[in-house]
Amino acid sequence: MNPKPRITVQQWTILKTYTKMMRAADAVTTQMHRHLEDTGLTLSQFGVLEVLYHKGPLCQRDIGQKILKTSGNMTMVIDNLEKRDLVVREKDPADRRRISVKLTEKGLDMIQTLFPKHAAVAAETFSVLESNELATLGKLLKKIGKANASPPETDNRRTS
Amino acid sequence: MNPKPRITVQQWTILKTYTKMMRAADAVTTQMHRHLEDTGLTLSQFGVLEVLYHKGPLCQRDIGQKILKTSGNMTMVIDNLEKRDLVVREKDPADRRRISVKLTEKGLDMIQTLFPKHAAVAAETFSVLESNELATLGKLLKKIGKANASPPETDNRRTS
DNA sequence: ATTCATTAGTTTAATATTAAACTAATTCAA
DNA sequence: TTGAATTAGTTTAATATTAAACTAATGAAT
Repeated sequence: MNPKPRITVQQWTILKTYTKMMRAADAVTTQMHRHLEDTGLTLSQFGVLEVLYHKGPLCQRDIGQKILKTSGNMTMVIDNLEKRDLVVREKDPADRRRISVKLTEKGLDMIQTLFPKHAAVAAETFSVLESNELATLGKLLKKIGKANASPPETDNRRTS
Repeated sequence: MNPKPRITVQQWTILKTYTKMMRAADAVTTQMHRHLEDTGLTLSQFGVLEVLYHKGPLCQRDIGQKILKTSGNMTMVIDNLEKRDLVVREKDPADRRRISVKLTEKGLDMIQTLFPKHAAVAAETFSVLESNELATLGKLLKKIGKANASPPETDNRRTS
């Protein structure tokens, strides 16, 4: 069955594009996760290790913003990483609301081993694209992502 | 901090593109889900209604393939839709392993109301792109998605 | 016909995810 | 200072999600 009444051809095209985006994201995510299977890390857990590796110690809020997860979720993901001794939490003495999370030696070892593999898998995943196509895709994804990014600080002031 | 040793510039570019894809998918998904909030439907639930609306009755396996979810998950999502009388399950007499799922009148009403809204929201979400950009994005997403699609039938034969 | 593999769906157990309510620390304004 | 608002993180409750084990029906090869 094809275009239904009530929506325009343009809207229909956009819905198809949306579907393509979801399928591409799903397929790519599956590929990228595959090499993590024998490590017992979830993608979220890997994402935390990766961001700490590249950015150094961060508080949970900042990590959550990077890997696109809620604060409640961060508590659990970091709990699980801490159980495996891959990260440690340290109270930030300058602001005691904050908890700085950093890689342990074990965590650093692990991400150092895993990251080059991850990069290689990513390269394979995108290898179907020519380098100019890759650049174009990146540009368009950034444009659409930026246009729809949730505002960094929601305005929580009361209206009354 | 920027490119780490051990990976190539090309790999780094690809990892950045991967990140852009995840951020775009996340931002777009959030936008697209917003108009569903007051319906109490999850995106998965909406996806089921949408595919049944466009394709007619389908068995759970086929629905799961469309909305990219596992069979176990389909059981729960369709359970929840059935509780709200939006779909019904009917045993397929021709193949009694299969369960055909179809929209109830209530479900049809709902998706007919929601779908044009959904299409309008999608159009807004992508409105930052010119129509040629949209076409290019669609083409590239399809290419990368197709190259990494999980094979329709995994070979499950024993190796012994 | 019998057996073996496959397929559709369910169940189970573990984890992830979110929204919302909550605690504690900080900031800011008067 | 005091107190209101904000911020970081946790907890709770509900649901989603997955992988894996399972049940039942079908198909296919002898």
